[in-house]
Amino acid sequence: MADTSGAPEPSLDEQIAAYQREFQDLDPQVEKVVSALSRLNRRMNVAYGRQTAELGMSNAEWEVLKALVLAGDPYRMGPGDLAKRLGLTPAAMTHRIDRMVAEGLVTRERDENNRVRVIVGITEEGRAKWLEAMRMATVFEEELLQDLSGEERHRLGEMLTRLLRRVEEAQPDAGGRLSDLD
Amino acid sequence: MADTSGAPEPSLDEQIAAYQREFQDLDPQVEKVVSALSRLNRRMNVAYGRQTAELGMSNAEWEVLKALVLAGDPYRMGPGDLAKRLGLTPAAMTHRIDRMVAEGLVTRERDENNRVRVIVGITEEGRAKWLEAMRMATVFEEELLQDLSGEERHRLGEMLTRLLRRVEEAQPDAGGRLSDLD
DNA sequence: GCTTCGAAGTTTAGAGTTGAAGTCTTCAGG
DNA sequence: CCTGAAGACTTCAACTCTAAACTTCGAAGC
Repeated sequence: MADTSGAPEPSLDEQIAAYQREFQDLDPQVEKVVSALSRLNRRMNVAYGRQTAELGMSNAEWEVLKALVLAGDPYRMGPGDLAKRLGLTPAAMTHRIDRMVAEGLVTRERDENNRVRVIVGITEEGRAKWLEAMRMATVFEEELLQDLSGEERHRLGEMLTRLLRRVEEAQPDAGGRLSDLD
Repeated sequence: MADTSGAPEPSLDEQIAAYQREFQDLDPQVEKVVSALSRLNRRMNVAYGRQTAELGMSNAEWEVLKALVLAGDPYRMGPGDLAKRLGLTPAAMTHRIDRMVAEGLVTRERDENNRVRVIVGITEEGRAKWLEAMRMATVFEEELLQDLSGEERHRLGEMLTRLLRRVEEAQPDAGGRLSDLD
């Protein structure tokens, strides 16, 4: 447990001032956007982590449930596809599924038609926990954005998707790893 | 045999449609902002990871160097403070410093005045690598924002800091964990 | 001075991940 | 059939992080 007491994180502006002090050719406006994005994301993950912990699971497990639900109708996927979707190795997926089967969140069976394949499905309990996590997440997200008008939300979403498009075409390979399935 | 390889990540809009299909009371505008933020951050970390790898280090090591440089003049900190700043446990910090000392990026010495304390400092090589990483990072960040006008950058930064302020007051405890020092 | 307490780091055990090697199944030739 | 190659997952060893126990030093009290 990281002891967060003391040594307060510098404010965004303090930090940007420090960057400018040590690295002259830095555009403070760019840095402000990038640093705010990074910090915001960190805080969001902390919030999600607390919520999933309340349901007795981890963010990692939540992401598997998300992938299965979002996959749609049969709500089943192979470990390999899940691994690609979450950006981790098949080995990690094997272990993660082991744990989740033990906890009753998902099922694992062999495909009858092709006995090499394995199929992971979501259980009733898994779906219920996903739903509850979604409820908590949307409450948090609405609070997060409460200071922005409808018009502002629209503009913010539009700008972010523009940035996303730009970086996605610069990184065509999905570049998995560091997951954080959204 | 549908070549399922790739299992391409669904586009943002596809994913939001999936969310709406499975969870009716969801505000698509909110979800768009949140998901774009999350994806953007993931892509940024991938980009930084490639750059630091080019310099023969990891993002984790880069973050230690950042903390030391941003700390200012003597460019030294104790492992405990570093750990707080990066949001990890003192134990993890001990190991990380071990590796970085072995790689010649930082130094570790005992404080003369108080022999319980340890002081971590940055080496010439460490500073040089930090500088080179900063150069690469700023090039990437400028490319990322190239589609936004100065006015748009300003508005984006302002909105993000507003969100950040909101979440920071909801999570007064710095909430370390999941570091990603910005 | 001696003892006790608190602070700062390190060590240890356990969870989760990666990359590489291994297993099992399917499919295409020969 | 039998063999070899490819695919899908699992197993194994090494690594990094967390939580908790431990060590050491410094500061008070008595």
